Formats: sequence, C-alpha cells, structure tokens
Amino acid sequence: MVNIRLPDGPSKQYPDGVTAGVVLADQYSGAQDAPQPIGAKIDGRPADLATELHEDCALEPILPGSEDGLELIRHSAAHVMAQAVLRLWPDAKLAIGPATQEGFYYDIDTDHRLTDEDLPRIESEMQAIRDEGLPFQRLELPADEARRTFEQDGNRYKLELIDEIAERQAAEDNGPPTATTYTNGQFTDLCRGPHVPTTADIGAFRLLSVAGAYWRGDEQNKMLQRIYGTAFATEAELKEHLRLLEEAKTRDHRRLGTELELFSIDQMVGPGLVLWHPKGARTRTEMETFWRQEHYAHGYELIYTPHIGQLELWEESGHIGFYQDYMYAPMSVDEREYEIRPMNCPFHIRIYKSRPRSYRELPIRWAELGTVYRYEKSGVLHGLFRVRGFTQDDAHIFCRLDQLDDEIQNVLDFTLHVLRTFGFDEYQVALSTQPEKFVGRQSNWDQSIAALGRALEQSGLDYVVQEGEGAFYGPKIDINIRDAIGRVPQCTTIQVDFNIPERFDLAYVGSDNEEHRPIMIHRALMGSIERFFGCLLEHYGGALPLWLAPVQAVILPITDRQHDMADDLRGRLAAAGVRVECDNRSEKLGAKIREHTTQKVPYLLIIGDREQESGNVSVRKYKIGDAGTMAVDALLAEMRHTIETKATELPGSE
RNA sequence: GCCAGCGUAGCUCAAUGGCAGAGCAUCGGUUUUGUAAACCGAAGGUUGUGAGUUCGAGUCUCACCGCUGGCUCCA
Repeated sequence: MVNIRLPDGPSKQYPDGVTAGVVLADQYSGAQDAPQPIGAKIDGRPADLATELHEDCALEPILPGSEDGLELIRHSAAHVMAQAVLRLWPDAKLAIGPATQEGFYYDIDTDHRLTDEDLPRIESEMQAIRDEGLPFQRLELPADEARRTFEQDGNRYKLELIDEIAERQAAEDNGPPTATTYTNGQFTDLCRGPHVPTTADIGAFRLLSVAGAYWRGDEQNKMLQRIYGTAFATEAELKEHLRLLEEAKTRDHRRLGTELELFSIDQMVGPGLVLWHPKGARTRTEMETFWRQEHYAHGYELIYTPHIGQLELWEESGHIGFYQDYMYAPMSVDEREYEIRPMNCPFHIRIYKSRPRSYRELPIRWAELGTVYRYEKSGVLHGLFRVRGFTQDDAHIFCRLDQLDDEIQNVLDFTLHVLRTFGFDEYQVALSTQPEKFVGRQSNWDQSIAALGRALEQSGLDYVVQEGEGAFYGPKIDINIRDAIGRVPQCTTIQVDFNIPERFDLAYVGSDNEEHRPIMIHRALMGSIERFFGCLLEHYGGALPLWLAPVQAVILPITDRQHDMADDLRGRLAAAGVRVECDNRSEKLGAKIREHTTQKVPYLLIIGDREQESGNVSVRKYKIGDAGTMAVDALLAEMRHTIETKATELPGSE
C-alpha cells in the first residue's frame, strides 16, 4: 500500500502501483462537468496520468486550463503535428519539438519544402489523429535499445540526443543509461514527456508559420524546417489568442510609423537607416530635451564627439578584435584610415586624456546622445528595434573604486526615474557576473559585482543573476522593459569596465601624489533612442502621452465664420507652448474628427457659432470622447499641467 | 549570413500568359457643415531592378535589391 497526499484532504491509502489517473478519478469523480485532469503532479513534478505510484507521495491534478496543463497540451500537440507530418511526408526526420511560452514548434528535416499552403493539410491530418484518440504510451528503455529504434529510421538527430542524454546520465550516476519514448499509434518519438492521456486531449490548435531553424541553433549546422503552432484547452481561448495576435499587429511600431508619419526606412538610403519625419522628430526632440535636462540635474556634463575617427582608436580600444564583423569598412582619406564609429567610448576617453586628472575631479560623468553605426546582418533588421544606425543615450563615468557603490546606485535610481517617466513600470533585470575569460584584477571584479548586487538590493527590484554572462571586461546590469503587449525589448545596460582604462592607460593623481587607474562605467538608460521610441509607440499603441505627442491639439472650426476665432485660439495655445494646428478645410465635423482621431491627436477643440457666442471651446479627448465645453483659460491650465507633469493619461481617463 | 514567403499608384488591395484596375489619400470644383468618412471631376504606373522564355509577361524561369516571419524557452 502507498500513502497518497492530495491537495485538499488527508492522505489516503491505495494499492501499490496504482496509477495517478485512477487516484485522481477516485478523488475528483464528484462533479460531472468539472474539467478532467490531463496530467498529474507527483511531489510537484509533472507526470503522465498513467504513471504508477510505488511510493508515498503528494499528488495533484493538472487541469487543461492551468499553466502546466497548457504546456502538456502544447507539447503533445507538437507530437501530433510531427505524426501528421510523417503521415504526409514519410521521409521526414524529426529533430526537436518543445512547447514554448506561446505555443509549440517542431523542427523537421525533409526534402519537401514546407510552405504556408501545407499548414491546412497538416492541420486536418492532426484533426484526424485527434479524432483517433490514440493513447500516448510511455516506454523507458536502455539507451542502446533506443538507439536501435531510431537507427532504423536513419534519424541522426534523435541519435545525437540519445547519446547526449546517455552522457549526461553517465556523469550523474552509475546506472546503465536509459531513454524514454512515447508512442501513439504508429508513431514513436524520443521524449521525456509527460503527455496528455490521448491524442483526443490536445485541445484546440492552429498552425501559424513555417520558418528555418538551424539544428541546435548553430549556424554551422544544417538548417531544418520549423513549423510553429499554438494550442489551447478550448476553442474560445484559441480564438482569443488569435484575436490578440491580430490586435498586436495594429500596434506594430512599423505600421504606426507609416500611418502617423513618424519615420521611414528608405531603400535608396539603405537598410536599417532611419529617416525621422517631422512628427517623429518632434517626439524625439521632447525625449532628448527631457534627457538632457535630467542629465544636467543628475550631475552629468554633456559632450559632443564626431561620427568618424581614425581606425587606430578602435585598434587601441580592442573593439576591432571583437567587433570587426559588426563595423563598417574603414574609409581612406589623405592616406589615413577612418572608421565610422560603432561606439562612442574612445572619443570620451580622448577627452579624459586631454590633460592630467586629479582624484578631486572624480567622479567624472560625461554623457552624449551619440549616433553609432553597426553592420547588422541583413536578416536581423527589424523596424526601429534592430537598425544599423542608432543613437545611444550613452554616458561614461570615471571614478575611484571607493566611489563605485554610490555611482552604481545613482545610475540605477536615475534609470528607474527615466523609465517610469516614460510610463514603463515593469522590468526584467539581470546581473551578469564574471565569465571564464576576463581581464582585470580579481579584487576589482569581486567588488564591482558586490556593488552591482547591493545597488539592485537597495532598489528593491527583482533580478536574476546570470552567472558568467558578463562581458570579458566587466560585470553588468541589464534592464529590459515590459511593454503593454508583453514584449521585453532590451533597454538599459550598466557595465563596469576594467579593460578600457587599462588599454588607454587612463590615470588620475591621487591624494598620495601617485598615479592611479580609474574605473569606468558605461551606461545607456534608454539604450537606443530608435528602439526606445519604437517601444514607446507599441506601449501606447501610437497614442503617446500629451508631453510626447507630436501634435497636441487640433482646432476644428465648424464653418468659415469661426476661422478668425480659430486663429486667435491657435495663437494663444501656441504662445503657451502647446503644439497646435487648425483644420480649416471645408469638411464636415464628423470627417475632421475621424481623421484627427485616426491620427491619435490628444485634444480636438471644436468651435462653432455657440462657442463663438460664449467664448468657450468644446473639447474632445482621445479615448475619452466628448468632454463638454471649457473656458479657454481652464483648458490651457489643464493642458499645461498635463504636459509639465508628463502624465501618461489625459485628465478624465479612469 | 541562412531557410521560407512576399514585392502592382502615397496607403490597403484586385487583375486564366492577352488593353494595369478599385477604395482611401492627393489636386480642382460644389457644399458652410455640431462630435468617427458630404458630392462631382481630374491626375496618379517602365507592376522592386536586370536578363531570359513567348507572337505576347504583373503573371513563367534565372540573378540581384528590399521587406516579412524565423534561426536551441533543450529528448
């Protein structure tokens, strides 16, 4: 007999070898319409319902709607998809097919070129397999026996995996290596599991796209064909997910960039090079003005440095050794080689070295909105998120070791202040520590990592430690922002650097009259202005906060009789610093409203005969709609307050 | 870079290998309009670029350019 503990009750005794499914069925048989478990957690570890229980344990059901349930469903759907592909193209070789956060995929090696048109065929084959209700049968077998199974198929990928599993097991214990397979019907796959009970339990699924993917993600390896899909417990959840995917498209910054005339990327100019149109440039200017003001307020000095410089700068910094593939080819002028800058640091360092530095000057904080150019591979370019010319909101801090703690703390606080002002409140933070290959003294590393950790602790942020993921020249903190549609683009980076001060032989004279080496911190708060702007657009779906909106208000006169009043009003608002336009066209009010609403203008100010009489304006706010009439003074006060406080919502939003 | 798909007017999209079209935007006129699209007309193109097949190519073939999705959340 075994003692089974269930989540909502005392332990109960069952015969040795009872399956998890039987226990759960026994325990939860009451409600007819309750969702049936599709898996079980044994002592917290997901397992098949068919798992036999031979020892005392805690047991809980995995229900279809839960996170664990979704993973089971998706992983199982991946198997069924693979099975369907094999039915259609028997020569196909399967590689790996895991569940992901959003769905699942399977990597397949086949001579047949998969296209989108194949997806419906595969889907209907999957439906057939689902209707057959084939049980997923687990089998644990010695590794060499598993090898024989897949050798017959000529599947070198599975063989590679089996060998790897065997190696791992050999490293862990002394027992003979084993592997597990799952079989449903004619189809057997190497898999750790667990799975849903039968193919009938894979829920509602949809195949989404085909893509290429290197075996094991290594571009030295063969490129396989990957099919992406997703699955949910119910049809309704699947539909909702597909609807959200559609909605995400309407917030895509590339689409908004065109629709709102913010920026473009022009073939003739070159891939990955951004043209900022007047409206986009307006918003960018606001962002940069804020950035400059805050830097002066936080003890930084701003500097300007050139876009090109002699190649030897990057030879001395060591960048060329590591980043040559990402640098544009040098140009030759007057028999000297010049390089368009891929980073700003060498210039800042040359300013530091322009004269001897005293310990009294430190910390030195220099910031620059420096546009840099990096040759990114053509396939990775993506709107504003991945470009070849971008502007870093870069700064370099030169300090003494004893100042490191304060400096890092200040940078982190400053970062959060900036990110929160732009409306980003959720972050993913990582501290990356010393890698195997590194430069600099061990004591410096230890103290820096400790300083970064302390700063994070004090800020109260949740963070993960990525052991050994730091750069060779120093540890770092990365902050990714989570935007309104759940994307987490890379943003802030705070890096300690022991290498550059060494390479450029930086020094300051200490109170002991001796020369000492300063420590350098590189940091970018927004990361790249281009990418950050793209994030802002997607976060707000194009409806930027008032202080950032390129056009803050449009005046809509109803007839020609109001044109003079409109002009006066425009003058008053503009004099108060509001970005305002008049729409004097001979269009109906409805048409004007529609157009400017589509352009996501925050305030529409309507004036007709009634307003002319009273001297008030009728206000319509984006997302809020008709907000009634207001006196001009009150309107102006409201707008100025909203702008000055950099509020992310308009007054009157709930 | 690699795999797959796509490239037609400023935008969104049509067009069996047989005269390159529509809606919106633009321009001209009419209309003086009250909270998400007034009406009439005009203009707009070497179908990404270049070669090839064909009597004939937006459509078929090849090359190049660009864009889109992806390129280990581990059996």
